[in-house]
Formats: sequence, structure tokens, C-alpha cells
Amino acid sequence: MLPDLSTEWADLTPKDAIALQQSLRAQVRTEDDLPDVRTVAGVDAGFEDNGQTTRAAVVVLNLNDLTPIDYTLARLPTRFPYVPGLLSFRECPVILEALKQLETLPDLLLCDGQGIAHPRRLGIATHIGLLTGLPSIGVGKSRLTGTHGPVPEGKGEWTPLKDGDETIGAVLRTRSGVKPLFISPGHRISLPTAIDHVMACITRYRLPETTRWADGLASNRGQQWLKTLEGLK
DNA sequence: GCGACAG
DNA sequence: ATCTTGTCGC
Repeated sequence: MLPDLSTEWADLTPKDAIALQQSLRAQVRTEDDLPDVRTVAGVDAGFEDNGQTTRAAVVVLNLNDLTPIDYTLARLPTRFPYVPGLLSFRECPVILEALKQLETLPDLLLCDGQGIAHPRRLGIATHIGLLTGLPSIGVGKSRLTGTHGPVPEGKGEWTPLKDGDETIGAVLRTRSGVKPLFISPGHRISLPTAIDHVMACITRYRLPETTRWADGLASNRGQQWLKTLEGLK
């Protein structure tokens, strides 16, 4: 299903991790290269035992009605600290474990955090896209890097997130009257297409349904969300 | 040297 | 990320 995913890359010093990001940068594709998207997956991680254990959740939804059709959970000992810019080295190992368990791979991944809106263009969404080969989008609740002007108030409106002359993402108002989201291409997708797919996953909340399900399952209230998921079966 | 800094 | 219930406001 998925390519061989070595996990040895995870045990790196921050210095080596940065070097790895630099070397992977050339492989990132931000042109549309994705199938007709019928299924989308939300990907997120949470922590247990005072942070000693990392838990990952993946929830696959039908894009048509945003109904969950599959999900997986995984747990691993936490072995990399949180360092801004190196989030993927902390969360990828367990997320890949969860993705490996999926019966059917989704057409597109929506990951918590940034895609190319990253100092070295290698946010967690991009890294996961490269490792799995799947198209991916970064959905951040706050800004890591980049500058932007005022964000229009209307639902679906956005302003570019820039790093100098380069557009690295969009600051998107998913609903009027809420804080905007930071959307950026992960891998194999363009910014306009990424924005369209994120908005397609919005119902009545600020966060896309993919993120809501994955956040819920990865959080400490995961049991309640599990009940709801099982109830849908 | 002084801030900023996804989850 | 996480510690955590009710509550103020549109």
C-alpha cells in the first residue's frame, strides 16, 4: 500500500534534521498531480502520559457527504522534542504507523500544521506527502512563518501568505467571524486547489471536518469521538 | 544581541 | 500539545 517507510530518519539531531529538510526540498511538487478526489483523510497527533507517549489518528471521509468511512489509531513513545520548524521529526513516526494500518488509502491528506509555509518549505504536511507519495495539504491553526495583510471577512476569502516575493500559502477565512486558518500546499497540489479542497470540507465550524475528526480522536476526549464513529457503523 | 516560533 | 466548566456574546 505505502512505500517502505524507514523510521531511522527520525532519530536525528536537530542539526541533521535541518540538513535532511534541505536535501528533501528539491523533491517537493506544488503543481496539481492528484486523482479525482473522492476520499480525504484528516491526520493529527496528540499526547499522553505527560507527553511521554504520542498518539496519532487518521480519519478517512467521503468528500461527497463528509461521512467517516475508516479510521486508524497508533501509539509510540515520544522521542523527539518540540522544536519550531522540526515538528515532523516529532510526529511523523507515529503518524506513519497509523497510515500503514489503513485498509484503503485516501486520495488526499489534510494534515495539522504547515505544508510549504515553512522556513525550508518542509512543514509536516509536506514531509508526510513526500514519505507516503500521497497528495497533501497543510492546515495550520496559527502561523509559523511568512507575512500577510488584512484577511477579508467573508467566508472563503483569503489573503496570500508570503515570504518575500514568494507566495507560500493562504490565510483563509473558513467562516465569517472566526480566526483564519493557514493553508499551504503539502505535496502534489497547488495552492488554489488546496484552498478549494479545504473549503469543501467546511460545514458549520472553523476547522474542516477532517481536522475535527482527527483532532478529536487524537485528543484526550478520543473515547467520546470513538463512540460516535462506531455508532455510525 | 533581541524577538519569533506549526503542535 | 496540555491542564479544564461554565459562560459571555452574536
